[in-house]
Amino acid sequence: MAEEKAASVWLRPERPRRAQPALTRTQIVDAALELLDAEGLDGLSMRRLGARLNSGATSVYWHVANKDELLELALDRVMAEVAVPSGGGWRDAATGYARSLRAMIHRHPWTVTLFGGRPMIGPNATRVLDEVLAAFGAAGFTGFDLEYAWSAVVDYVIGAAGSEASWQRNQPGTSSADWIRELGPYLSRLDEERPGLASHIRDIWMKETGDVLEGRFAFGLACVLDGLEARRP
Amino acid sequence: MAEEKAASVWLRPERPRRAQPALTRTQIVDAALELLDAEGLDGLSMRRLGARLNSGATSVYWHVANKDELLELALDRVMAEVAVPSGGGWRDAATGYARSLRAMIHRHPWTVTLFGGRPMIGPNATRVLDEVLAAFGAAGFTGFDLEYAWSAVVDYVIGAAGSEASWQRNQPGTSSADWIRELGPYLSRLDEERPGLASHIRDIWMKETGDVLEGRFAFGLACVLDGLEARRP
DNA sequence: TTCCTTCTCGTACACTGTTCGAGATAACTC
DNA sequence: GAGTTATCTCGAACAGTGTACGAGAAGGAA
Repeated sequence: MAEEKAASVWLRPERPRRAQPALTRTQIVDAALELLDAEGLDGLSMRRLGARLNSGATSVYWHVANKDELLELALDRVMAEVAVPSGGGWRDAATGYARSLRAMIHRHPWTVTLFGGRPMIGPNATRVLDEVLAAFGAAGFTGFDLEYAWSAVVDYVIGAAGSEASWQRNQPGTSSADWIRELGPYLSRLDEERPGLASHIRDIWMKETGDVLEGRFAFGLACVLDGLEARRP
Repeated sequence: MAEEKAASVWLRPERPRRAQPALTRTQIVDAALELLDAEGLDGLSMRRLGARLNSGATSVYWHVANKDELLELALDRVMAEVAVPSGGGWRDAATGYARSLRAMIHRHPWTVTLFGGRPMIGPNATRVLDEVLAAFGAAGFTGFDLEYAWSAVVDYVIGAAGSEASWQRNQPGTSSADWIRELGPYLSRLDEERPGLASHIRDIWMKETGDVLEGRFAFGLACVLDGLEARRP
C-alpha cells in the first residue's frame, strides 16, 4: 500500500475521458465488489481485479490511485444500501438505521475492518450521516449531545454487527457450535478450572443460532436507545 | 496465511525443549508485541520478527504454526492487561471492565482487527470472561440474559474504542482537525449541499480533543449501563 | 501532418507467508 | 565409548502481493 497521502478521492473527480472508454470507475468498483463479497478482503487483489475486468492488472491505476482508495470507493458504494427511515418518531428512525446498517454489514462483512479507518466522506456516507443527524436533531439533541447520541448508536452497531460478521468472514460455512465441538479436550479442561464459564459456553455458544444473534442485537440496541431516551432534552 | 485449520494453539503446548533453548514462545511473542505496538499490524512480518530475534526468519515456525497463531498468542497476551474490579457493585465492575478494555485497545490499536476473528479462548481471555460473567451473574443476570448483558457492554466498547483506535492506527501523529483542515474545498462544497452537516462537522470534529473522546465514551457507556440496570432481574 | 491528451499494459522491484530439506546440536540407548 | 533419535535453526525457493515506470496505441485538434 502507498505511504504517500494523496488528496482524498472525493476531491479528485473521475478523469476526463473520450468517446468509448474501456474502463470506468463505477465499472471497476462493481468488479471489486463482486470479488469482495465473494471472497472477502483477501479475495481482492489488483491482478485478480484486472483479470475480472478483462484488462491488464495495472490499468486500474489510471482510474484509481491506490488500493486503499479503491476500498474507500467500494465502502461508500455499499453505504448506499443504508437508509434512515423518516416519518415516524426518532426511535423508529434510530432503530431502522441501526438495523439497516447491521444488515448491510452482514451482506458485506469485509466492511468491518474498514470502518473508522478515516472519517467517511463519500457521497453516500455523508447522505446517511446527514439523515441521521437530522433525525437525532429532530429528537432534540444538539451540539455535543447530538454527536454523542448518534455515536453511541453507530459504535454499538458496528461493535455488535462487526463481531457477528467477522465470524462468518473467518469461518465461512461453520457455526460456532461446530467449532466448539472440535474443542472437546479444551472444554473438559475448562470444566475443572472454570466450571461456571464452561457451563455458560455449553448453554449459549452451542445454541448460537440466528435467533440468538437476533435476540442479542435487539437487547443491546434497546439498552442504548433507552439510555438515549432518558438523556433526551 | 495458511488455509489449513490446525488445532487451536491452546490445545498444543509449547514444544518440549532441552537445556538452553535459543528461542521461546514467550520470547517470540515479546518481540512480536514490540513490532505490533510500534508499527501496527503491517509492522509485523516474519522476516522482521526473525531479525529482531537475531535468528533466521523461518526459525519461528518451529515454535508457532502460523502467523495467525502468533497473533492469537499476542492478542491473549495483551488481554492480561484487562481487569474486572471486584468488591464494588456490579456497575462498578462493568464500568471498570469497560474502561480497562478501552485503555488496552488504545495501547494496542492493532488488536481491533483481531477481535471476533474467532472466540478468544486463551488463558487470559478466559480469565477475563470468567470474571465478567461472575460480576454480571452476581448482578442477577442468568442464562441468555447473562450472555446478552455482557455482550452489550463488550460490543459497545469494541465499537467505540475501535473507532477511536483505528484513527490513530491509520493517521499516526495527526488529529482529525488536521485532516479536516486539508479538506477545505470539500467542506465548502458541503456548506452548500448539506449545511447542517457541514456546521456540525466544524463544531465537533474540529474540536475533537481527548476530552471529547472521553465524554463520548462516558456518555455511550452510561446509556448501555442504564439500559442494563432497567432490565436487571 | 504534427502534436497532445487519454488510456492500456508488460516488466520490474521489493516485499509477503510458508514449505522443504539439509544441517547442527544435544540427550538417550546400548 | 559409539550410535541413534529428538530437538532446533535456517537458507533457498515458490507463489503471491501492491505499485512505479515507461513504452506504446488511439483518438482529437492545430
